[in-house]
Order: sequence, then structure tokens, then C-alpha cells
Amino acid sequence: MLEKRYDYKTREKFWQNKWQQDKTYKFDLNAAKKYTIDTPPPTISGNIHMGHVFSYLQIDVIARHHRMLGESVFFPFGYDENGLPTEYYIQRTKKIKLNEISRQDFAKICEETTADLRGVYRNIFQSAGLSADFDNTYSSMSQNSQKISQQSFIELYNSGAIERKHSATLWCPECRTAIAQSEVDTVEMPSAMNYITFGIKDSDERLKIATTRPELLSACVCVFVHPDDKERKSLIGKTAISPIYNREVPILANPDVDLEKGTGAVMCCTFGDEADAKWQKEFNLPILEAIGYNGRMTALAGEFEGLKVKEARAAIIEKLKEEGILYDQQEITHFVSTHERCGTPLEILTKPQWFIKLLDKKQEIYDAGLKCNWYPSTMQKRFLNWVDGLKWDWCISRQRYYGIPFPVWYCADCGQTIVADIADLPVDPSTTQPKHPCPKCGGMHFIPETDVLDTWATSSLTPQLAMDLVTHKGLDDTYIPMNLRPNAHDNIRVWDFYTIAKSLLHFKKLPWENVMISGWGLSATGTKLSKSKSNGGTVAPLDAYEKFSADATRYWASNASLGKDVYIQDEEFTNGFKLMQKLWNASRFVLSFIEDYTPREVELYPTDKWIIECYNQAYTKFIRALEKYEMGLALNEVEKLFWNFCDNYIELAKNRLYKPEIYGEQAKESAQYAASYVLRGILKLLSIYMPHITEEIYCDAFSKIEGFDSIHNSGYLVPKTQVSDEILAQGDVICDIIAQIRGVKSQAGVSIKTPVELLTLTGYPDFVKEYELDILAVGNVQKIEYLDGDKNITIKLAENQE
RNA sequence: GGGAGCUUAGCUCAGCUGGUAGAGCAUCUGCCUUACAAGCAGAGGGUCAUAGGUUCGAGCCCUAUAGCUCCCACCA
Repeated sequence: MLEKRYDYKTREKFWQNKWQQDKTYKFDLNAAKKYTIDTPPPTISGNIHMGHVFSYLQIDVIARHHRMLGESVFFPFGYDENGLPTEYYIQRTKKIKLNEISRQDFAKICEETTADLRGVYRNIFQSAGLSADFDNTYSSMSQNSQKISQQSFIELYNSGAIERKHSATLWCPECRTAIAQSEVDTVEMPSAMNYITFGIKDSDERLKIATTRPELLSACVCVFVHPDDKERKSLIGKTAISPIYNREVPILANPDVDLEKGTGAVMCCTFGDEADAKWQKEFNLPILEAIGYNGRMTALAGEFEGLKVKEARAAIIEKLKEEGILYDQQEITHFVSTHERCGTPLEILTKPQWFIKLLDKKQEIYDAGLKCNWYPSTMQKRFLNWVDGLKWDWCISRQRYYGIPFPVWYCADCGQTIVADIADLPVDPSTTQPKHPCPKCGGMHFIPETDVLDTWATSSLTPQLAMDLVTHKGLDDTYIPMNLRPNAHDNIRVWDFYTIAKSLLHFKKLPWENVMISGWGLSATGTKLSKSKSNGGTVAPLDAYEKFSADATRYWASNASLGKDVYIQDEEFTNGFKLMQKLWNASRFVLSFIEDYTPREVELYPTDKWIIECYNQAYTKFIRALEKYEMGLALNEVEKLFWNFCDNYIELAKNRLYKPEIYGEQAKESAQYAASYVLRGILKLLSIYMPHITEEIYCDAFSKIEGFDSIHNSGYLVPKTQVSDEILAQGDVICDIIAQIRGVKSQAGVSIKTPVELLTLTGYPDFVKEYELDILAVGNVQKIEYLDGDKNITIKLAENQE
């Protein structure tokens, strides 16, 4: 028997512990029907906020749904704990200066800190009732992950898909590392367009050039004009002289030049932007580096050496003004490529870096994006759009500290690259040596590669990292493609993109068949929540579970349209809380009549047939919505059914349950059957959203009948027959009659139990008579008369209420 | 500049393959009714952004316009 009140604060914890003890969500690799999910491993870099919980709860709903469909669900959990976000988090919270600590000591602190945070994260997700297997998790820095990641590197290196190049690379001067295109953010910034003049050798002519980056003047390697530029065509082939530095540079024809931009002539510096990098290659121009890895000007910049880029820009503008070279200046705003992590404007520098070649595989990646099913489908365009715009190979080397090392040494004598044997992985080249002499020169001295792998080089292998938890097969594709990759829309261009790329490179297969894209949970004011900042006034996950319950929090998260951002406002959680209360009370009512009841087939009363049809219809729509991962729509269907069950059905059937002595035992048994059946069905449908309270009720009342320990493995009640529109339409007519009676009472300002002396139904179809018993009961109607004629209803209330 | 999406009740949003506008919150009225007062019953409130078009019929399809959001590109 259910208590009067449901105490979620103790019961949610109780069930979470029980599920874990009972291994309720255990995955069986040998099951005939499997559903595999490539869960996003959260990055360890601060606090988990409601935005994260939002999308993980949506994943959980899908996982639970497939479990209820009778599939064995692989819902793994992992932690991503290397890379810049983790490094920054640890530097900030532990107040560490990286130049004052050895790499090994820093790694140790990182390991300790991330281990602590794993527990914190786990608690937040587990307390939300996430049905992942928390006893068997992976971490992106574990020895096993390092092995898989390094193996991936070696295999791709051996296949020629990876190369080390000394070429232009996106560089963050703040983080002092190379980065990849996916880490670039474009930010609008104020700047100035500076109009300056170049001299022409052996001529009095001047060439006007506009630039936003005058500090790169010392790295100017040529000037481009358009081949069809009437005015400046004659200059092609001549030599320009750069101001201040007086460097002689060729004037070249380049059809890329846009006559509308600036003055119509461009100075090419190595490197001011991506166009410069492109042109440097095309025209085989020399590379002059005016900016160093630390973001300060080099000796090349002469008197400006040592200044930061911004300072140098101001200084050189002053000098250009003094010398009368700057003849005009406009204040502008433009978009600048920055490092998304720190917001610093990027430079393009050259330094030997490791690249996974992707540009030559754009088409394959694009086609893979087409083959994948994206939910919502419009997200596919975002992926394709990103692939279209791909301009750089994937730079996977980072000049950072905490990450997986490259399994690579260089021969000290001849420079030969030597990769580790796969059998020896994982290796740290700075503490171990190759087993064999240099194959090229026989040298025995080796220099380790000190760069670390981009965190995404490992994260892009999550299908393998995850499946390895149960298969122990490492870099393997037996269970690829997996069924589902879920993530938020910001990860389309990063994690989705890299995972697809890697899966194609290794296996020529899609990593998964379906991608479900969730939106963001935004603060009440519409700003993005951040792990490193405070929650923008938004309730923290554990507080939400405490204040509203985990089930209500889950209701909020799953009641959203797929892919759409939602605001996090307290009121939204209250709706879930109210639904729980209602479910509890309705269940208490129904259960009080079926305590000693064993269901058996009986001739059903029309109202009971009707509510079962309502269930069947809702079930059909529910399943259809979830096939498209639209869990919010599916939830709406259950809710509609449930409110109908409470407001109409229970009221209609009430008296038959209460008073068998008047209405007969069979009428009662019919109601018992329907009420119990539909409630059970509703509980199962709701169980994927509100696993705690539904489990509580199920275990109290239905567990024994069905023979399952948990609602979560019990399967849905699948309709036995096609939905009957006729019966549903009948129910609508009956509900309308009830509404009319209620309306009359409400308008009269009398209690709902006030008797109706006479209900006259004119022109109503015959079937209404079959429902008469329940109509009499729900309206407290004393007499019904049926007349022929135009459809009309009159309700005469009893005069004397007392 | 390229791509995607949004514009529906005071607020937050739902409306699947075109068939007489929906929910929650808020507002107002009534009700202690043998599940539920964090409740129940009822009411008001919408030219579905604008203008055209297709159709017997359009919130839904097509075209254009406006405003907003996101993604990509934009450093001469």
C-alpha cells in the first residue's frame, strides 16, 4: 500500500542504490537485440551544471526507452580528462604556474584532481537516475585509452594518413600551442584600416596598400595586384619597396585579389591570415616570421622586437604617421579568428606539427554525413556545411603538458622518425627508448617527441573506448556502427566530425547510424552556462534534485523539443513535480481497489473499453515520436492520456468501484481491469522519464503480477488490437456530456456533487445509453431522458442543495 | 556573403502526412467532491509576423518582405 505522501528525498536515493546493487541496467553483449550508445564523456574541467544534465537526461530517456522495447542497452559512461580545458581548470584551481613545476609533477596533480572530480561528476549523474553503467567506466587518460589512442596514431601513420609537416599552423600565442580549425572562434573586434604607401624601385611611383596588420610589415614578402587591374597592371613584375624596412619585394599578379577590398592591392606577409598562407604555398614565397611563438615580435621587426602584437601595431602606426607613410586611416570592426578557449587572436606560424590528412578526404566525410541519420534532420546541414568549409588538415600535436604522448622518437643522428611497436603500447617516449637502433643510420641516440596529442585525437575514438569496456578488443570495429551518438549541437563540428573522420580512416565505416542532437540548457537570462563560471543564477543540479526531485528535473529536461535550447527557470520544474503528485495520488486511488485483485478477462463495460483504446492510441503515438527521438512529443502523449484518465475515466468509473452492491460485481471487475491495465501502461510509458516514482508504484502493485523486479526491464504494454476510432469517438461524446454538466454546475456556483434532477439528451446516438451507468454516477444525475430531434442537451439541477 | 531555424493566447512553448486553433504558467469565477487544496470544476483571452499564391479548404505547402536566433565565411 502506498503511503499518503511520496518522500522523494529518501526514495530516489533508495532506488538508485537498489538499481546499482541489482545491476538493473547491466548490458549483455550476447543479447540478440542490442542498442548501443556512444555516450559523450564529459570533459573534466569544472562544475557540471544544469546544461550538461539537460542533455544527458535526454540520452537516458532514449536508453530507457530501448530497454523497455526489450533491447539490451549499452549505455557506457566515460570521462574526458586531458587537453586544455582540464589543464586550465587545474592551473586555476590549484594555483599552479606551469613554468615552476615539472611535467611529471603536474601530471600527478592532474591525475589526483581528475580522480576526485570523476566522483563528483558520477554523483551528479547517478543522482539524476542516469541508467548508465557507472561501475565500468572509461577515462580518456587511462593506460588503456592511451594504448588505443597511440595505436590509432601508429596505424594511421603507417598508412600514410598522418604526416609531420613544417608548415603554416594555427597558433595560439597565449596557450603557446598549435590548435585545430575546430577550436577557432570568430569574434568581432574593433580595428583600424591603415592606408600606407610602398615605393617602387627605380621609379617615383607609389603603390597604395591598405592593411589592418601593419606590425607585419617586416614579414612582407610580396605585393599582389589583380592581372586585370588596368591602373596597376603595369607594375606587375616590378619591385616594390616596403616602408620602414625598405625590403625589396616583387609585385606579382594574382587573380585572387579583390579590387573592391582596401586599395585593390595586397601586401602578402607570412603570415597575416589564411589567405597569406595559401598564397605563400601557391607562389612558393619565402617565410619571414615577425611574430614568435610567445606572441611577441621577433628580431625581424627591428626596433619593435619584444613588443606584443598589439603594442607593436600601435607603435608602428605612430612611426608610419611620423614618416608620412600613413596617408589615411579608418576605424573599422572586423571578425578575427580567436582561440575559443582563451579568446586570444590567433597567429599563423610555422613549426613542425603532426597532421591527420583530412582535406583529401573531404568528399568521403561529406558522404558519411549524408549517410548518417541526424535527429533533428536539419542538423545534417550543419555538419555538411562544416565539412564544406574545411580548410586545414587536422593538426593533432599540442605543445602542452597534460595529454597522451606521441609514441614517437627522432634519431639524434639522422632525424629519422621512429614510432613505437604496437605491442609495447602505451609508451611515454621521454622515459623509454626504442628497442632497436635507427633503421636508417643505425644510430642509438633518440630524441623523444615532447608534444602531446590533441584531446580529440583520443575522444574521436569513443566508440572504441566504450565498446572496449565490454569487448576488451581495443581498436576494433566488431560493434561499429553503434546505434546512437547523442550530443549537443556545439559538438557537431568537433566530436561528431572527428569521430566520423577517424572511423572512416580506420574502418571505412560510419561510427554510428544515428545522431541525436540536443540543445543547450541556458540560464534564465539566455546566456550559455559554463563549467568554469558560476551558474548564472541558475539552480545547480544537486540542489534541483533536492528542491524539486530528480524525476521533476528529468521531466523538465525531456519536455523540450529536440535540438532546441531551453531556459532554465524554476517554474518549469514545478510542472514535473505536480505530475508526480498527481501520479502518486491517482495510483493510490486505483491501487486501493486492486489490492487483492488478480486480473482476468471479463466482458468490459463500454467506458473501460474506451479508456483502453485511449491508451492504445497514446501508445502508438508515443512510439512513433520516439522513433524520431522526439521524447518531448512522446511525453505530451502520455500526459494527455494520464490527465484524461484522471479527469474523465476515474470520475466515470468511480462509483462502479465504490459501490458494487448497487452497480454489480461484474461492473466493478471491469473497472478494476481497465483501471489497473491503463495505470500500469501509463507507469511504463512514464518510467523512461520518471524512473523513481514509477518504480515505487510498480514494485508496490504490479511487480508480483508481472514477475519483474523492476519496471525498467518489464517492457511496455503493447496494444493487442488496432486502435478503434469508433470507440474513441464515442468517448468524446460522453466526455462532452460530462463537461456540459460540470459547466452548468460551475456557472450556477454550486458544488460539483449537486444532483442533476433531469438530464435531457435530444438527438444523441444510441450508444450513449450503454454508458448510462457511468454518466449517472459522474454527474450525480437522477434521471436521463432521451428524445429524438436536433442535437441538444438540457440539464436541470435539483432545487434544494441541502 | 553562404547555410539553417524562429516569429502561434499577457509569458514559455506544442501543433505529425494541409480539414472548424492547443498545453502549462498568469488572470477571473466557483467548489473541502470518500485519490489529490502544490487540488478540482469552469471562464475569458489568438486576423497563427506581413503581403501575395496553390487548394473545396492553409498555422501547416509555394513566393516575396520584415524582425530575431544560430552555424559557416569574412583580418588586403
